Amino acid sequence: MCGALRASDAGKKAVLMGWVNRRRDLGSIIFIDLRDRTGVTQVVFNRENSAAHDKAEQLRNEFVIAVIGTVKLRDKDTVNKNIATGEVELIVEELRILNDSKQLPFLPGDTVLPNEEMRLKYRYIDLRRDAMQFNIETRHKVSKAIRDYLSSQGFFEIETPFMTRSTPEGARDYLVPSRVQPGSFYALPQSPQMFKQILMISGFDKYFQIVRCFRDEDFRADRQAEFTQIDLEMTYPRVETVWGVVEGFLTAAFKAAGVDIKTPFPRMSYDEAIRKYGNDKPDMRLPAMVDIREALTPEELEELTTKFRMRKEFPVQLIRIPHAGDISGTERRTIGTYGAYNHVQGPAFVQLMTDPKRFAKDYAALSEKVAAFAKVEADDLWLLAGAANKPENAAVMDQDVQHFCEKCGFLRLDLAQKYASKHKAFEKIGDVAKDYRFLWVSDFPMFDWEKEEKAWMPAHHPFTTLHEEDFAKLEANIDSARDPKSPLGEIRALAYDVVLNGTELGSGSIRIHRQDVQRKIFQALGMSDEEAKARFGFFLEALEYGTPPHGGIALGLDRIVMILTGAESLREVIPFPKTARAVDLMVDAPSPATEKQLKELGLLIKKAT
RNA sequence: GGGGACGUAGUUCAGUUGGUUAGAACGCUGCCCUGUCACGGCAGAGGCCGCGGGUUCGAGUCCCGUCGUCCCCGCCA
Repeated sequence: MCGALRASDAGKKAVLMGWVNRRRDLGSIIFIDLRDRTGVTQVVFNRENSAAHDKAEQLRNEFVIAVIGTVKLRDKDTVNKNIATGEVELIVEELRILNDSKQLPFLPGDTVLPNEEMRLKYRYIDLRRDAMQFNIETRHKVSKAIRDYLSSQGFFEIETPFMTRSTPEGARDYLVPSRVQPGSFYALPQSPQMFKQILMISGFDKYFQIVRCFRDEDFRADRQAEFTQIDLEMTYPRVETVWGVVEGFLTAAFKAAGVDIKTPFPRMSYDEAIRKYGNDKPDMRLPAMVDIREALTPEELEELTTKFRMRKEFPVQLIRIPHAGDISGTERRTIGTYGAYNHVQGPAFVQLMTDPKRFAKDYAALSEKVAAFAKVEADDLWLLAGAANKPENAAVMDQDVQHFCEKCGFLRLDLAQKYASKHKAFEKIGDVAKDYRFLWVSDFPMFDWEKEEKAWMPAHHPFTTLHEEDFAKLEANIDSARDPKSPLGEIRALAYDVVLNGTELGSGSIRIHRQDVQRKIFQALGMSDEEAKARFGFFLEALEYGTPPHGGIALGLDRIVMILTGAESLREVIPFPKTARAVDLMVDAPSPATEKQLKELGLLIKKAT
């Protein structure tokens, strides 16, 4: 292989096959960098071998060739330290051109990348690039390590159907029309949720699957129409049992990629995550926000909130960007301008104090106290965010503390992005403990209030169980599905997320295994028996036949590999990804169906007007 | 559904307050070159300035629309 030859191979005969990565034609001597998956070797055509040399003059970029020759140790001054095979070269005796190539839209060996549209259209060329080969290799190693680990722990990998029916995941389904039953559709699974629970009922007490899932929503850098999950489920687990399994296979997966992570991961409640980070998937590489109210006397708080027109019954969050250094006055004034950043949009119900220098001048004692309380360091950039005190604006006054914290959390992230080159928290430094900040977030709310539906909906999915001590609260408020003020919002689920560097890697829960509890949840959701039966009848029936307690989790394989390879988007770690509009630019999918296909399926296309 | 960025040789980009023949680098073609490794030198080919409309004496540049790509909000456990 092109990456295999070493100094110890000198003198041996060798056959290499690969692509012409680059040619350097010096007249009587021609150098070709020959490339395959394993690397690059320099092959040499001398004039002495005129047959091979003459043929080599025809070689162009990305021709596929075979060369037979002798491995030669390079002279000391011609060694190339940049490549693994740099100590040797192959002196060619015979050249065979296995295939030519017309001019390519871009070259795998190019130093500048073409834009993504081009890369996706000619994905087969893009995938030849070193970086993509590395990403796909890492992906293979990671999934193999996970398979091996889970198998060693007694898990069976079991396949579940792709052509199935809608599951209660909340996202839009991709539908597949049935030919034999016109008018009926299969749904592609958003996750194998109900099947894996059925497998628990079926006695396969430890299941996993590395499985494709499909969601028809809008896409982002970290969201694709089809993506791969490491899905698992087990019987009789406590929350910690599931966490242990996940920590185990992640350790194996990261080790396969050369990273030794430490377990157990830190833990945090959903409540704390929102309060301190304004986010349910906190990026622990950045400092938490600090509510500075408790550092102040009531008089000081009054003074501060009056001065900056903040509401004192809301947190006053100190947001700190480490080592941002001095920034200009203009920058300080525009720092909280809405729309200036990616995340923060909408009405300004966050009131900012963005000029700590001036604050220190006007209120020296107060400023010092606040900075000390939040452990601000000398070259940190910091600002205070409070809830805007504008009684004339009802929309602003209507917001709750959680919403306020989330806005602050967005601001925290936007600022961190803006000053990334200064604090360098997003750059990998080779210190595993700082490069990979894992976190378990638990005790998610059981129900979310959905404004559009004007009802409480499951925050996770309706098969998630709740904290035992919150059971009374559920029973007391079981008929308040349409009351936005209902204490249903306070009920905590036995649900958890695993988070890495601000990315949600996976989400899971302990499930409901008793039919009576399940019925109560549906009742609390305002769902009638008939409706529940129509949607999940088969599943509810299965629950009645001796269902063991069970729970599990699913993690995004693509996201894991993305973070491990340092990729900026999922598209870098998925061989054939789709664009933000869910188009595959290489095969040009989706595409219209033919009249014949539509007729067979009993479908009529309503023309867009 | 909404906000933002972008679209100019094969590719990556530059193109000034609207002004003559739209440039560079890499790639491509030909020639020269025996130690290069992002080889070098000389010569050359290559453009519906995304598409459609408008303003103007004149549009790559200004305006409107449209298509496409990317990032974000909403949405998505």
